Amino acid sequence: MKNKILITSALPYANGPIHLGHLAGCYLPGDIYYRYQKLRKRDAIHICGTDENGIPITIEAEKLGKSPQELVDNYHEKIRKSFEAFGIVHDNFSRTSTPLHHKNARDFFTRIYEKKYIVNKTIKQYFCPRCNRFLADRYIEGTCPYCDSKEARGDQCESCGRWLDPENLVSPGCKICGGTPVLKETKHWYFRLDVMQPQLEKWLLKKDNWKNNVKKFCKGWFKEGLEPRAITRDLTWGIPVPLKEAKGKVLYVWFDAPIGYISSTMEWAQRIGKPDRWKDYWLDSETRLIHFIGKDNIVFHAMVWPAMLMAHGDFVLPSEIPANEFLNIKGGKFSTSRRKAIWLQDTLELFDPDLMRYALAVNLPENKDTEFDWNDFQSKVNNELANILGNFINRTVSFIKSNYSSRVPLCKALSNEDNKMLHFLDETKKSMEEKIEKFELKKGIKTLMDLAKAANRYFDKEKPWETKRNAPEKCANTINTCIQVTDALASLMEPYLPFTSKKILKILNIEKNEWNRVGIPRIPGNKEIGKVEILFRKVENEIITLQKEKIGEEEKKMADRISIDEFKKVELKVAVVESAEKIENAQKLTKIIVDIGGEKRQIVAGIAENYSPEELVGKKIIVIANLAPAKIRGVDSNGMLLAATKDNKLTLLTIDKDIDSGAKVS
RNA sequence: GGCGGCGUAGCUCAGUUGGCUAGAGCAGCGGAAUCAUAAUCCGCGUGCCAGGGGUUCAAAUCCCUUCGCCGCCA
Repeated sequence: MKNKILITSALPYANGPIHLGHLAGCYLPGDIYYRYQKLRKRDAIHICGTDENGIPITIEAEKLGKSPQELVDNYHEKIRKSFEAFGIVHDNFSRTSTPLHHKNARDFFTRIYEKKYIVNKTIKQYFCPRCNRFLADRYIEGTCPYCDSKEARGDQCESCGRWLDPENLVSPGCKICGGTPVLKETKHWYFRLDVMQPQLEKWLLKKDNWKNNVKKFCKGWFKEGLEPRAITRDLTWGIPVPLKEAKGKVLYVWFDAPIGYISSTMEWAQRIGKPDRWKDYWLDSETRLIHFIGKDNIVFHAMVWPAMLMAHGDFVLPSEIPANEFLNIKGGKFSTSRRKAIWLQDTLELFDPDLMRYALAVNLPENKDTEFDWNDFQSKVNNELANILGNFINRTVSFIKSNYSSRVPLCKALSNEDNKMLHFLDETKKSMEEKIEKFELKKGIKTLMDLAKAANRYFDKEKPWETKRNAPEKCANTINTCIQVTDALASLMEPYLPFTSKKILKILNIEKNEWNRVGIPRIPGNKEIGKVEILFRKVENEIITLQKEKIGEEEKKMADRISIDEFKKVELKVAVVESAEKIENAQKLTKIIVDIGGEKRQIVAGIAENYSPEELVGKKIIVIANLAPAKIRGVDSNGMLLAATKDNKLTLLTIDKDIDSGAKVS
């Protein structure tokens, strides 16, 4: 076993808060693994930070009317805090907007550029003149050339599922502003993945202990043959490409993000006052570099990133990539951008972190996607944590309190049954070690629960409430054994349930044990225990019902909300009414001719019951100038006027101070 | 469209170098017990292992195919 372990968790993207899917995917597994390694006294560090570059950040910021910097500052802080409250321990939690990281990313690029692993190419790409930016394929929308659906994206048609090239779209439009994009030449820099393929393949071949999902995925890529991959973007937000001829270009977010692992480690070293300490990990080929990620990141961590590291040459390569599948929400996927999620910060307001840590840990998507369901959460907390684990500990300490004046009874000689119990405890510890080392974390927590179940069985079988009366020595042995098991449970659960672990130690009135001594009874007879405390309160039905209702509400709000750009599509102008007449045979309709800054328009409006033609002439009103023309009762209408209505009242929108007709309203 | 994955008990999930009557937890039913958070303990499962076909003495597990869901892709 190599000594040094560098653990990373995928850098969370700073365009939204953390949700349960993120936690189950990598942050909780990373934390469990790290806590375990620390308990084993291994030289391990856990490194993370927010990923703050890239196009989606700029778009999300625009939507909210904020600058990208404000957006990432906000989410960086939120994410950091909620991780802390959830008990995710990082040695360093950095961000990819630090000067140190910018420098590292530039240096990394320069190094592999000089080693000729980067080439440039000029391509044609859609550019939106109105937004003044190049559009990624998925931000282009148009009519599908195959099925005529109007909602095809530049990369794929949502309707028929065909993959498209943006150039093939009929009447392409910018998804952000609705403008018409034009094809424009642009130059980009490409990382020669094709050159790296042979050594990458050779390296991956040796990783036969890796998870299947990772290996199979890479195999597929190799089969198709790797191609140079663009690592620059036309964007102002991000890390500028360190080349004179690359003005206005930044590094692709996926290029700089993993370098963030290195930057964050450097930052940690500086923070602890040993600025060279990061080298002990990154520059030592004996270090085990372990990346906890979700399956969406496999291609970058198992192929692009190792290839980058190989090209660079100085750093250690990943030794393990325990990639989880996805945790889905009942009835669909989590989505940060669409705000369909169960947010960590919300659950922290309602529940002790360990409740969620447990519910997620026993249902980690290690082999396949799994589902989170609030009813399931409730039953896991109530039936498993509270009834099995919590109750065993409670019945043990309560027994000591009421029968032995809160002093642990002396154990004289262990019976066969007692020894069996302690032996099972030993087995549990070994088994947990094996499972965690193999990244089978779900099995690890289940093994722990098996110990609690065995302990309950033992308690029932030994009947201390009876032996107390007719065989007091036996009773003392039983309870003494139970308290040793309780103590061991506290230590063994620490990677999974750190908060509860602490609570139990407090009840036992004892310091944390050394992992390698766990299993050896250490609570002395006659020791006074602390105040008895309920470890897990039951989760009530009401609160679960509320949580279930909450899912989807936020999503709906987001869907109904429009962006400023959508509003900008509506062209509102001031118009003056030049003439008006009632339309015959139509009770409500009036035909008016308006002047919009010199342009005459005929508009049909349903205002005849509220305004007479005479009243209307000369009024300055607000009209929608870019509404598609329509025929109403056979009369052409080219625009629409604005009026407020409630019940049967109707009043026209007009202007507060005089302004020329044709003036824009916004 | 190409590549890959998944589909096991009412629910959440284990289970593939092919091999004992296919498992666990929860829910459900019956019982025991009363130290304990009405907690615990014992007993109870005829599931077309998505459908179909094939290889094999033997398939949830390997191969082919259909359907459904998901991920990745200049």
